[in-house]
Amino acid sequence: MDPVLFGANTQERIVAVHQQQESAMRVYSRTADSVIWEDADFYPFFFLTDASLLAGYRGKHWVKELSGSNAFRYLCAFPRWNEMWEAIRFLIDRHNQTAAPKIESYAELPWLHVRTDPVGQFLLQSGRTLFKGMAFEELHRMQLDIETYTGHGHRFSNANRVEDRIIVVALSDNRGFSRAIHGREFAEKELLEEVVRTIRERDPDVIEGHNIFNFDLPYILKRCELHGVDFAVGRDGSTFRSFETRTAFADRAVDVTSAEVGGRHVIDTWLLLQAYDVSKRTLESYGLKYAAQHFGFARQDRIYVAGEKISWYWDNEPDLLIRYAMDDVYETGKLSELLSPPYFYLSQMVPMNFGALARAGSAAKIETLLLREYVRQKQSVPSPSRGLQTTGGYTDIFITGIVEHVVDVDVESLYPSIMITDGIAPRTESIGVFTHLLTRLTAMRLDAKRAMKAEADPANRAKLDALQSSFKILINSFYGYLGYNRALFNDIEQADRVTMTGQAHLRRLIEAIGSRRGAVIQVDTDGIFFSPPDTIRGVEEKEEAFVPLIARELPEGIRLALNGRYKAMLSYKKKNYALLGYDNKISMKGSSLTSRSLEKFGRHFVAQCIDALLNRNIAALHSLFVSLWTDIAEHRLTVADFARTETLREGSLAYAESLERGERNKTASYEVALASGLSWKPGDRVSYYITGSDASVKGFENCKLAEEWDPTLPDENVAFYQKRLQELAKKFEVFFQPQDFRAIFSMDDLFPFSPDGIEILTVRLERTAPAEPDPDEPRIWLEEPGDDE
DNA sequence: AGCTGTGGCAGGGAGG
DNA sequence: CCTCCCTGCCAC
Repeated sequence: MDPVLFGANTQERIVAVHQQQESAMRVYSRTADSVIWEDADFYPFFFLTDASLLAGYRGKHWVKELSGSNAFRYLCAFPRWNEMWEAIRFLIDRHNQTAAPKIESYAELPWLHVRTDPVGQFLLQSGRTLFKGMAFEELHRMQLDIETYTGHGHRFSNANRVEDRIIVVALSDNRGFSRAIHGREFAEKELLEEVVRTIRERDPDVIEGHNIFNFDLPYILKRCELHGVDFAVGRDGSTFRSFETRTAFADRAVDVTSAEVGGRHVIDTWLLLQAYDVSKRTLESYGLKYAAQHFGFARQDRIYVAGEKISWYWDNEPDLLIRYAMDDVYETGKLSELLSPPYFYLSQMVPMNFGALARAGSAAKIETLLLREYVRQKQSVPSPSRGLQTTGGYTDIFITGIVEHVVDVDVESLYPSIMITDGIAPRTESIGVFTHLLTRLTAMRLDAKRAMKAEADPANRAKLDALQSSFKILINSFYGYLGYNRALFNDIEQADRVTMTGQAHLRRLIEAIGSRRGAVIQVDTDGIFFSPPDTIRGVEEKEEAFVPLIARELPEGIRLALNGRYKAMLSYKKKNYALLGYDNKISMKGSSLTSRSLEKFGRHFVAQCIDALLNRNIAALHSLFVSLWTDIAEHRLTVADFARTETLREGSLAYAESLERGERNKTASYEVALASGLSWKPGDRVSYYITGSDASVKGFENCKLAEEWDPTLPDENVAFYQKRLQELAKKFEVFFQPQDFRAIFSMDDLFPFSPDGIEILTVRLERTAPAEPDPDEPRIWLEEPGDDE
C-alpha cells in the first residue's frame, strides 16, 4: 500500500478518534470481538514562518526547523492542547496588541498556520487513517428519525420551537434491529432516556439520518436540555458537541449545525444527496421520500404523512405515524448504503474521520493528503497566494436548429489527464506529492474499474464501484484545488495552464472534425457534439471508427471517447440543447430549457414543444400554445402549475442590509417570505405567484405565497402569465421564418392553422474561429439557408 | 476551523 | 424602448 496515499500504520483498525476535552484525545481501536479505547500519544503543533515570533514564550514547547524554502519554515509542538492554545494566545497578544481592529481569529495571522481540529491534526501527524482494510458491510450503522408534535401545522421545522415535543424516535440498524420508541409508552423525558439506553446498548459505529444535523439532532438536544437529560450516547459516555459549519455545493452554500460524538460517526444523507447531485444534476428535490422513489427503494406499502398532518395522525392514527417513521429510517438506511460507501473508503486514505469526510469539501481532502506527507518528511509548507484565474473551459456553438444523427465525443478526464501528461503541479509543491498522488490515484482508479468489470459477485462489484468513485472524488478535485484562493498549495498560473491546454486540445479536435467534413454543433469544455460526414452518418460502426481517427490529433495520454449517439439534436444556445436518442427518449440540458425556477406550466410547455420539434410535429406546437393560453385565461391551471419556486440564498437580515446599501433590488421571492412573517434560513425555498391584472406589474409588489391561493377565488394575474407563455414561446423563434413563427404561436384563428409548408430552420452561425468555412464547399449539413442574424 | 473552478442564459428592476 | 447590473440556476 502506498503510504503517501494511505498513511502509515497500515494494520491498525481505528474506528474513531475523539477529542474529549480541550486537552484530551481518545482513540477507539477495534479488536476482533469488541471495541476498546486507548489514550493517544502525540503532540499538537502549528506552523510558523519565523521561530523568533515565539521568543520569550515561557511554556514548554519544541521548535523544529523544516527543510525547503516555503513560507512556513518552523513547526512548533506542545505537550498538551492547553499549552498550544496558550501559545497562540501569546502570539496574538504580543504581535497584534496595537493592531486596530484587534485580531480576533488566528486564521487572520499570515505567519501562523494551525489546523485547530484536534482529531484532524492527530490523524495528520500520526499518519493513521480509519477503518483500515474494512469493508463497508462490516460497519455497524444505525438510522434515526424523530417525529414531533406541534398541535397545529408548521411550515419550517425549527429546533428552537421548544413548545413542540418529540413523540416518536424511530431507530433501526443494519443488523436487523428496529424499534420505535414513542409517546404512548413513555413521557418525553423517559422516552429520551430510553433512546440513550438503546443506542448505547446497540453500540453502532455510525448514526445516520436524513437532515439529522439541521433537524433531528438539534431538536433532540434541545428537548434533552429542557428535561435535564444527558444525551450521552458517545462510546465513552460523552454527549454531542455541536458547531456551525458551512458546506459549499457547487454554487450554493448550506449552513449546517454539525455534531460529533465520541467513538461514533454521524452521517447526514441529506448532505450526501446534495453532493451526489452536484455532478449528476438529476434530482428535483433533496427530500427523503423523493430520493427513495428516484433510486427505486421505496416500499410498495410505504406510509406517507404530510408534515402538517403529523399531529393529527398522532391523535387519531398513531400506529400509522409510527409506521411512517419506521419507513423513514428504512429509506435512510438504503440511501446511506447507496451514497456513503465512497466516503467510507476515502476515510481509509484521507486523514480525516468518516463523519468529517462526508461533510468536507474536496479541496480540504486534497490538502490534508499533501500536508500529511509534508509533516512526515519534515518539509516547510507554503502559504496561499492570491490571484484570479483568467481562463476556463472553451464553450462555443456553431449550429442552431435541429440536426439529425449526432455524435457526442468527450475527452476522458480532461483536466486530470493534462495535469498528468504535462506534469502540472503547484510550483510551491517542492517534494512532488501532488503529481505522485494524482498519478497513483488515477492508476488505482483504472485498476478498480477494470476489476469491477471483471467481477461477477454483485457485492464485490458494489465495493469496487465505491472504491473507484472515492478515487474519482479526489482526482476531480486536483484542478479546482490549484485555483482555490485559500489553498496552501494553490497556484493560479498553473490552473490557467491546465484550462488553456484544454482549450487548445478542443480546438484541435474541432479542426479535425471539420477537415473530415463533419459539422461541429456545440462544444463545452471537454465534449463535442457534431454531425459526422454524410458518408458515415447514422451508421454505428462507422461513427465509432471515426472517433479514433480524430483522436489522432491529441497528444499521448489524452484519450477521446464516444459518449453517445443520437437520432437528433436540438441545438438552442451554448450549454442549452436537447437530445433525441435512438430509443426515442428525450433529454434536455441548460438553464433556459430546464430550470427548476421555471413555472411548472412553463417547464411542461417547453418540454412538449421540444418533443414536437424533434419529431417535426408543427401542428402540435400550435395546439399546445392555444390550449395553454385558454387554460390560463379560464383559470384552469392551479397554483402548483403557475407558482414559481425559488431558493432564498440570503437570510432575512442579509437581504435587508443588501437592500439598504442599494446593492440589490427588491425581489418577489424575498418580499413574499418577509410578508408571510415566516423566518427562513439561506437555502430554504419559497413558492409564490403573481397577482394583479396588468401584465407589466412589478413582481415584488404583486406576489403572494402559493399556499395563499384560493381555487374558489383565483386571483393569479392572467395577463402576466399569458405574457410569460409568449416569452417562453419566443425561445423557439430562431427555429422558424418570422411569419411561420407568428402563425404557430398565436391565438389568431381567423383561418384554421395549417402546418403545411412550415420548415424548421437549421442555421450555421457566423464564425471567425477556429475554422473558416470554405465558401466553395457544399454545406451538407444545411437544411434551410435561414436568416443568420 | 471547516467553503474546488469558469462560462453562459434568463429574468427582474432601475434608470436613461 | 434600451442597457446595465444583480441574482438564480445550470453545464462541465
